[in-house]
Amino acid sequence: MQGHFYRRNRGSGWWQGQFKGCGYRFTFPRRLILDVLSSSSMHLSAEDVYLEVHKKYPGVGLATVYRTLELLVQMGVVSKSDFGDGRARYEMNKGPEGQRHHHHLVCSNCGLVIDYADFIDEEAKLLKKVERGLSEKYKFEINSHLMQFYGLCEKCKGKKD
Amino acid sequence: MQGHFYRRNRGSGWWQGQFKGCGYRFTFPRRLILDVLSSSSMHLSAEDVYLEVHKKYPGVGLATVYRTLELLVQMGVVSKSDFGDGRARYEMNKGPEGQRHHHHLVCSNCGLVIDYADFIDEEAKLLKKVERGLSEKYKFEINSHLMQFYGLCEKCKGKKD
DNA sequence: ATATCTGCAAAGACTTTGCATGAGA
DNA sequence: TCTCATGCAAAGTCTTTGCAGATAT
Repeated sequence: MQGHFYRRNRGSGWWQGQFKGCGYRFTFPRRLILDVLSSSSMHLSAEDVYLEVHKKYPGVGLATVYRTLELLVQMGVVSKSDFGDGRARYEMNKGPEGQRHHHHLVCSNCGLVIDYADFIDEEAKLLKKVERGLSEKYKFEINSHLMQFYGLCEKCKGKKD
Repeated sequence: MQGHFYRRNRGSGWWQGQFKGCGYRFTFPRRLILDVLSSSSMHLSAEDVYLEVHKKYPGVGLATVYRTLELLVQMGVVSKSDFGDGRARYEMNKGPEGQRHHHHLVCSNCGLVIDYADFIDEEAKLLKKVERGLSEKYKFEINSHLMQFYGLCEKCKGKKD
């Protein structure tokens, strides 16, 4: 690195285990990125994460954020979605506290995204059933899913169009 | 246009009606693009569509393809999805023959995408139910949805990883 | 007739990559 | 110590936009 000195990373615990388990190192920038993702309930773009991390520690570069996010997606820790605005969104999928999966409601007009988990229980049953059927028929091993509804939010519904 | 002369478009029928109904014109490039989308059962990227259209009629530009696809998405005729390879995919959603909606099964390893419609009936019931609940609770007017399962296809499942 | 569309090329936006150097175990 | 990870900046990709001139109705 060119002139950046991180304080030694002696973080430990759950995350370090996750990384080590996957054969990766739990570095300081990675820890910062996880902190940002953990403490936000929003759907962050790579740049959002970068700006946030940058606020706390300006030494971290955007490329590292992209690389780390990709890594986390592969590890299944973070899920990546696309709400149609041309940039990927990332959000924590699981953490020390367990899963926090939810689905999305996207306004096609203003881009508002609402997370909901209220109907997950009802959906879960069917999803599991469908997953079983699909796995069998297509010999697929299903690990995750993405479910989004598109439409108009309360505000946009008003203003016709 | 700079030096391109299309043959006059006297196409008519269902599509023309769809366009006129939305206040748009049914032009020759648009017809070509629809032809390509209709005759392919694949998930085409904008460039795929462009290349195909270009084969039949080199005068059509890529920008027009993008503009038309976006228009079709807005009209609800085409659906746009993202399988994680950084480019948008388009596929016909409805046509003169009616709806042909389906969901996706995406291999996270090799990128294979399988369409399935087998379980749609079962899913439809729950989706409708969830839609009603969501509409009510969040005052959303739901128009469409996207549902994708991610995992490993038969081939990739074999080679561990 | 005229508001809408189009091709071309250039600009924009997001993401990835190469390389020398620093850090984790 | 010996890989793996990072910052910076440059390059890559996909997509959008401006504009003069063609087109649908």
